[in-house]
Amino acid sequence: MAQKKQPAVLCPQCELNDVCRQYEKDDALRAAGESLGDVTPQNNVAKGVSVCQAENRFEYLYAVHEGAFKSVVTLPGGEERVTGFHFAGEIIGAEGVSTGKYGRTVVALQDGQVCYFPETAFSADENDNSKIRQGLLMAMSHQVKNEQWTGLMAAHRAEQRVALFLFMISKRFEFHGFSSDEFRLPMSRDDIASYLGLAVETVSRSFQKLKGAGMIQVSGRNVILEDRDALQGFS
Amino acid sequence: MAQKKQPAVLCPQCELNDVCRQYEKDDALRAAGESLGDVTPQNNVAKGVSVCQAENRFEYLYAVHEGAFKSVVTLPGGEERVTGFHFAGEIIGAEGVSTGKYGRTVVALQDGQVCYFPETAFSADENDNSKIRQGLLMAMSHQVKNEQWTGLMAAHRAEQRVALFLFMISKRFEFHGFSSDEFRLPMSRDDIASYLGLAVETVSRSFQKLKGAGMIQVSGRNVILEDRDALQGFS
DNA sequence: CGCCAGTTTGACTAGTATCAAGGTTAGTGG
DNA sequence: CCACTAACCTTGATACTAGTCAAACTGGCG
Repeated sequence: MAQKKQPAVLCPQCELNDVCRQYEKDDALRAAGESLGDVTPQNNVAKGVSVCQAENRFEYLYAVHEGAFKSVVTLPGGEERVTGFHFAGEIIGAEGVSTGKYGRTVVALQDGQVCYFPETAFSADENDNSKIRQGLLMAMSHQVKNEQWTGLMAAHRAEQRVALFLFMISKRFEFHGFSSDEFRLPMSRDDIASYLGLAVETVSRSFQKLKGAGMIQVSGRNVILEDRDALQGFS
Repeated sequence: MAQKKQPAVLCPQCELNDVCRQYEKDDALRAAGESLGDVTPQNNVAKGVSVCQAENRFEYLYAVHEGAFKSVVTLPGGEERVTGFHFAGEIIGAEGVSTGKYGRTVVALQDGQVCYFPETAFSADENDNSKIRQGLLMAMSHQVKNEQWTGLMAAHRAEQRVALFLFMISKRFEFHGFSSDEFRLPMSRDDIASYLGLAVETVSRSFQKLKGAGMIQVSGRNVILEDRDALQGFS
């Protein structure tokens, strides 16, 4: 797997860090052989492998420690569509908290690591998990905000959607402390097309147009944003 | 205001009911003159009035007790777009929990009532609010699920978007115990068009086509779903 | 070096926005 | 209660955007 990875979130930056006993463990508690109980070991996930499957019983909420993931739903007609991406520091499976089952299948776009929180850690009859819930609330609120972008896609033209997409990616990378104006996209043009509700060809053409307009540089999956604010203003 | 209202959620059905002291108050505590402390009075909101404004400091999270609301964002270009709808039993302002400010302006589509939860009720340094957080987690997880529909809109044709929209509305009404196959839409065609990213004319034509196909009956804002599953399968 | 998945480019067609006008409904005031 | 007005909704004709089909190209990997 020679593909370059997305960088990992440092645990201190993770919204869930004070919930995550992995973090404590690494620091001080490792020697004590403390029972990890119900929280957050880290797990490797190889490229193409799924973290959770739509319709399966909700057992764990996940947080991305390293790598990038896509959520996929299968429409009634059998067609698959990408509904979102999850980067380091973000959560996976949020919809399961209320429904009791996963609503989307989440697949690794590259080798990565996830931390996980068993459903029992925030079930109704627990008392001593105030901190966990606080962290989850924050992360979930963030997801609500991220998904808000997605909803706006329908209202834009192809070129604008791609611009908005790049802007969103950039903002999220920036939030988690990664480079915001020069990065390698972890997903294929097909994934982007599916996510934006466009044909692959249209995505490709849009990239070229933005390039021609001097807003970005593109070479395959490598992207440099020449003028991020122009991208936004354009949308 | 002669317009017929959307029905109200009964408090026992509300996801936030065990968080809501209003409910207790109505039941047993009213006589005791119990301090309501930091939670959930109900407030009337007249048609066209906003509950919260984008960019303002996040002070309260709201729950819809009665009525229907729309969220609106103003794009960089100055254009306004509808990003979502909120019905009885659903929450308003979720994105503020993490960002500290509202991300959208939320406006009443008709006279209604909201319950509200001050920011302090679930801030990090409180201990005794486990139940509140539990209720909020549930409600927020629901919102994540609802917004997932929105993201799928971009991937569909006009007619399919409208079908999916009606299906989504129906599902949400059903979840909160209202009639799921016959209802009056609280929002205008303009709102629907903005939300779906279509021209008003296209929305109108789509309604007529679905009608012609025998999937629905429409008369202005009154809708009867003849075959809800067909609507979904169609999408 | 050559294969293969992923990406780009081109030509043509289908679907949707736009422009324009007519019709309907809800809310207002007499 | 009815007439009036403004907002809302529907319908029609045309222009343009994006989807589809087809094919060539590129880069990573055996």
